[in-house]
Order: sequence, then structure tokens, then C-alpha cells
Amino acid sequence: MNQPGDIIGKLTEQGYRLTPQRIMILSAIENSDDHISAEEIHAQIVAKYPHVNISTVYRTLELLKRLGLVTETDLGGGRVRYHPAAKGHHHHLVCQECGAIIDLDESLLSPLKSALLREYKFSADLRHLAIFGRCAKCSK
Amino acid sequence: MNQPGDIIGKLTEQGYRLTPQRIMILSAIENSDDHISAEEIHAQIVAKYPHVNISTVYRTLELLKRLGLVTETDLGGGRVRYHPAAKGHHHHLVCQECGAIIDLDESLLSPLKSALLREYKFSADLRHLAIFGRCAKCSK
DNA sequence: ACCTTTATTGAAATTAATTGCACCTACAAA
DNA sequence: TTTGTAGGTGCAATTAATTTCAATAAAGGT
Repeated sequence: MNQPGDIIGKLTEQGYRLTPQRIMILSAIENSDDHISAEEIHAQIVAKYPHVNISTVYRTLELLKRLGLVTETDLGGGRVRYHPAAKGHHHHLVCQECGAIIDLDESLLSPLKSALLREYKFSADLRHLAIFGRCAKCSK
Repeated sequence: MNQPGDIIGKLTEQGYRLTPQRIMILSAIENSDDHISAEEIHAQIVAKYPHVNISTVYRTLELLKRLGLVTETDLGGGRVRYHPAAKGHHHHLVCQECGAIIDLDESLLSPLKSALLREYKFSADLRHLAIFGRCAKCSK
């Protein structure tokens, strides 16, 4: 199991401060079983510390994203969701018909990644991708 | 050159009504050289018909998207952009460092598309994809 | 030409995310 | 200790997109 310490260490190493708000945001992300939204993180924290602002949550997520400590995925449904990078990269197939979300093995994307690097010298950030379409059931 | 009639025909065929608003929105999309945003479409129309509402623009785009007549791409920068599907599919590499947008040949994505179909029976909608990362210059 | 049906629209409210600004806090240099 | 500086926070305002709902008008039948 991952310790919030993993991320906390990396933050302080780089000169960022460890504020109570950040600690709460970090543990909310780490303790979430799957992908969590900014709103959900905020709701969790506000239950104990009502004065913490939603914009702090968004700014912290932005920071963690920039440092590569969390990944962000838009699975549709109007909300972007977050996931600790340390828990591994994975991708999703999102069915636009029934809403099913299928986890996708990373290996299917590595040929694309290397092709982009070879053909365009473009280093793609494919840490957490959502591909939309139709699942087996719905495309019949 | 494409006629708005292409899309207009498909709309009426399927029982949708042909309102002046829709005609204006359609011609704005068709006449745009590259990708156009909802705001830009609205601004164009309001110049002539000030009472047309932005939500009508969004609703029409949503409809056209569902019918597969326009494609939607999030190239970053907070605004989603639209493009007539008839003008062909293409994809973009978006550099998160310098903002450069590189057009990507569709052929690079077809292996992925067939792999998804083969392995997951998932029919991916890869009509207009944006892949984020770092371009050649910025990744040095 | 006149109804009738029902998709469509405008206006306003709502939601998710972002930004500007004033104030605050930790820490180090003078 | 004082002061400077850079990182952080809360609040309010803003932006892009969506939704609700009453009013409207397009398309088809008479």
C-alpha cells in the first residue's frame, strides 16, 4: 500500500510547502480506491474543516499534476477525475452508449508512443488516456 | 468545396427541423478554414442576428456531434473546437510546453484502432484526437 | 390557409474549473 | 529582530458548457 509520504517527500524536496490543506488533499487522493474528482476531495475535507476552499483543491491538483504525482483523466460526465501516479498508469475505454468503463492494458499504447517518437520526435504523455467509442455489447 | 446542403440534407432526412439558427450555425462551421469554437460561431451569428442564444449554438453542436456530422477536439486552452466531419479526420499533437500543434497522419492511429477492436471488441471513435506531450524542440 | 403536434429556442440558473487579488506564513539574509 | 521574498490561501468574480422551463415555430395533415 502506498504511503502519502511518497508524495509528501517529493513535494518538500522541490521546495513546496507542506500545508494542512495539502496533507488533507493528498490523503484523500491516496485513500480513494479509484478515481476521485476535485468536488469529492473537497467534500471530504469540508466535512472536518469547513473553511478549506475548493480553489485550493484545484490548485493543489494542478501542482501535483505538473510534478507528475497525480494523473488526470476526463472520463466524460463533465468531471475530470484524479488518481495517484504511483498507483500505476492505466487507460480506459469509455462506451458512449452505455457508459461502461473498461480498463485498458498499457501495452496496447506503447506502439503508438514509439511511433510518435520515431516519426515526429514527439514525446507523448500517455499516462492516463480515455478513448471514447462503443463497447462490444453496444456496437452490435 | 463543401455545401452546407450536405449536412442540411442529413438533418432533415432524420426528422430534425431546419431552423434559421441551425442554418447559420452550419454555414459558420462549413465556412471556417480551420477549427472553430462555439464562442466564435456565436459571435459571427450575433453580428447579424443579435437575439440568437449561445445555448442554441451548443445544442446544435451537440446534435451534429451525435449524428457524426462534426467532430469535436479539445486542443487545450479551455475551449473545445469543432470541425466538419466531411472535411476529413485528422489528429493533433499538442505540445504542453510551447503550445505548438502538429497535425498527425491518421495512419498512425489505425493499428491502435484495430488492436482495440481485436482485443476488446471495442469500436473506438478516433475521429479527432488530441495527444498531449512535448514536441521535438521542447523535449531537448 | 389553418390547426396540431412536438422539436426547438431564449433567458436565466447551474455546474465545473480557473483566475485576480489581497492577505498570510515560513524561512533566510541583513 | 527586522525585513524581504516566494509560496499559499480564501474569497469573489469569471469563463465555458449545460440544464431547466415556458414560450415559440417548423413540418405535416386537414
